Order: sequence, then C-alpha cells, then structure tokens
Amino acid sequence: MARYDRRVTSYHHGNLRRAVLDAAVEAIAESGPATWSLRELARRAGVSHAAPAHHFGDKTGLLTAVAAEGYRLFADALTAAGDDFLDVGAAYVRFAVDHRAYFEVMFRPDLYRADDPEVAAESARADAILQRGARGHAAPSGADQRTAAIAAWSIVHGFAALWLNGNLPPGLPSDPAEAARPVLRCLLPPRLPST
Amino acid sequence: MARYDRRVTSYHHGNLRRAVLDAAVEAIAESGPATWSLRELARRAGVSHAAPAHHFGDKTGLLTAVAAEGYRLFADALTAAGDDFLDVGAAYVRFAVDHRAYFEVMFRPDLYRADDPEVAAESARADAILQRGARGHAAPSGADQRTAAIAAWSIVHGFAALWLNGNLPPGLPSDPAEAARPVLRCLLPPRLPST
DNA sequence: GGGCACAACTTGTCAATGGCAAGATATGAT
DNA sequence: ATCATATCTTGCCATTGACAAGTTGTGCCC
Repeated sequence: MARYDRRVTSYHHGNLRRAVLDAAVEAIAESGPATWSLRELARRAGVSHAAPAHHFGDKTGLLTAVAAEGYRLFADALTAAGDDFLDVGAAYVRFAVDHRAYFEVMFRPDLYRADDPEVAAESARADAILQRGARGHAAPSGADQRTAAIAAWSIVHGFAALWLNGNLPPGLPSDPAEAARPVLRCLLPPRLPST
Repeated sequence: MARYDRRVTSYHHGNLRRAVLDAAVEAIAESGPATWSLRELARRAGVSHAAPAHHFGDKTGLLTAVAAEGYRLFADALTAAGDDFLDVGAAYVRFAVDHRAYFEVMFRPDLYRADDPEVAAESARADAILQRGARGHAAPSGADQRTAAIAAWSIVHGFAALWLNGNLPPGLPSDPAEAARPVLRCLLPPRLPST
C-alpha cells in the first residue's frame, strides 16, 4: 500500500490518476464496491478531497475507469489463454478471483457508464475472444453454435460468480481455475477412454 | 405504487414494515441496490425519516430482510417447479428476472448479514432443492455427482446473471425461462432421436 | 375504566459524503 | 518572459445514515 503517496510535498501529485485508481481497486477488493468514499481515496493518496474529481469527474466516472481497465486486463488474460475452451474458461475464473475488484465492477453495469467508448471497445474485445473459445469445442447434444456459446459462457461465468460469493461447497481445490476444469468438462462431449 | 400510503393521518402507520420493504424492493428493481436512501423510502411511505430504523435497525438490516424474504420466495418457486433439472433451472431463471431486486440482493452477501438466522434457514432450503434438481439428471461425461451438481448450478446461475446484466446477445426468446431451456440442455447427455 | 408497560413513530442533531464553484499553483508552449 | 492550461486546494451546500430523546398510540391487567 501507499505505493503512490507523495514522496515530497508538492502541489502536483504527479500520478494522481493512477494512485486513486489503484486505491479504488484495493478498497473494492477489501470490502466491495460500495463501502469506500471518494474522500477516503483522496486521503489515502494524500491529496485534497476534491482532487480525484478532476481526473474522473464523479464517483461513477472513477468506476467507469475501473471497468475499462478491468476489461482491458480481462481481454489480455483471455487472449493469453489460447483457443481451447477449458483453458479460456480456467483463465476466466482465475481472472475473476485474482482481480476480484475489477470483475465485480465489470459485471455490475449499473455502477458505471457502460456506453463509455473505452469500456465498449475493451469489452467487445473480450467478447470476441470468448466467442472464439466457445467455438473451440464441439456443440454438445446437437445444439446450434450460438446456443452452445451461451452455455459455455454461462457455466464459466456462473462458476466464477458462485465462487466469489462463497456459494460453492467446501472441499474444492484451493486453486479456483483448477477447481473449474472438471466442472467445465461437464459441458463437453464424453471424452475418449484414451485420455 | 403508493399501495401502502397512509389513508388517514394517524400516528401509527399500521403496516410500516411491509410498506418499507415493498418500497425498497421497488426502488432496487428500478435502479439497483445502491441508488436509494432510507430517508427516501420513508418519504415514499409517508413517515418520518427515522421510522424505518425502528423496524430494521439500519440499512443493512433492511437489506437483510429483503434477502431473507427473497430466499423464502426463491425456495418456494423452486419447490413448485418439481424435480426435473430443466424445470428447476427454468424456474431459477424466471425468478431472477421476475424478482430481480430480491435476486440481486441475495447474491451480494456483502450487502446484508448472511448469518441472519432467517436468511440462513431459507437459503439452506433453496440449496437443498437445487441439489435435488441437479440429481435429477445423469452426470455427464463420467463426472462425479458433486461436480455435476456444481456444473448444473453454475450454468443456471451464469445464464441468469448474464441475462440480468444484458450481456447475452439479442434475438433470444423474450421469455428468459424459455430462452434458458436449450442452453441448459447443453449440459445433458445427447437426447434420443425420438424426442 | 383506570393505569401502566411497551411498541410505534417523530423531532432534533451530528459527522460524513458527493458534488460544485472559485481560487491558487505548477507546467509547458511560444 | 508571458500566458493559457492542467492540476490541485479551499470553501460550501444539500443529503445521508445513525443515534438520542421525546411523543403518541395500543393492549393488557386488575
């Protein structure tokens, strides 16, 4: 913490935007997207109570910036996972847990301005990668491609959401991405006995 | 609206608890669980700004009451749906959409006191019914029973969450429960050509 | 029917918050 | 050197959640 505190007393912070953004993500990760205040973030960063408003406009603007950055990191993480459904799904769950604050804001569109250009662009990028990942496995049970893609997205998103809420039964592997794999496999056609 | 306004001017409202609860659900359905205030609900009910506190303690107490009632209605709805996975899943999604306010609060445990006795009891009841519903379909792909149950819960919950967030592609049936059925079927073993 | 304990609600107050306006200070371009 | 502009501060206001203390209605017991 306090990585972005001002080292010396100067009128200009130098990196206020990033400092407030990081403080927000940290605060959200600690106790949800509603328990902190803009003024508290300003205090953490060592600036006056109105300084954040200059960079983000208002609280919604800050959450919009969090969502935009979250979608960018999210799309990057999914891209790095490759094409296979299980790998993309595991990366999806891992992102949700490792970057809980981003994830929680991203999928709560009432918190931010979803029509923000950067948010729209990055979320569209993530969408495209998810579509590709879903296409990587054969449509089960004779369902059409689109239905199968929705099923894939649903099971991955549902697992991540339930994990974050603590709704899953105890005894699962401590690594959520590994815990997810056998669950996601349920959506795939029966495997050959060779593997 | 205003179904619980006081008809006559009297010191006792007569049904304040229910009136505030309904006003809260209405407000949450309109614009999320964070955009309203206790004082606004009090105004809607035509009582003083401190009256709700008498029944719910504080804002968290009110949200706890919403969650408790939500889980009760939820468990009832799932019970009425029967034993079949597709029926229970469709009822799950229907509840999420028809009772959006309850659903959004229920699955955001940071908003309320999850250790509240009534919440715990009703959510346990819902859990049991979900387990039964998941057991109603054969475990696919050789997965064990528990993994299959988590997969079932994940795909249903994920579909509901994505529908509520507006993340699903356009063109689906307008009835979310019917839209969910083919998606949920992806989890089942291939059907016989007879059906 | 009289009195009394308690439930239901009101009024008043306080610190904290988000947002705005106006002012101060630093930065960089020319 | 000057000046436009970005960055940050100070001051202010309405609103909020929470609490304390007072007021009014209700039901119960005798």
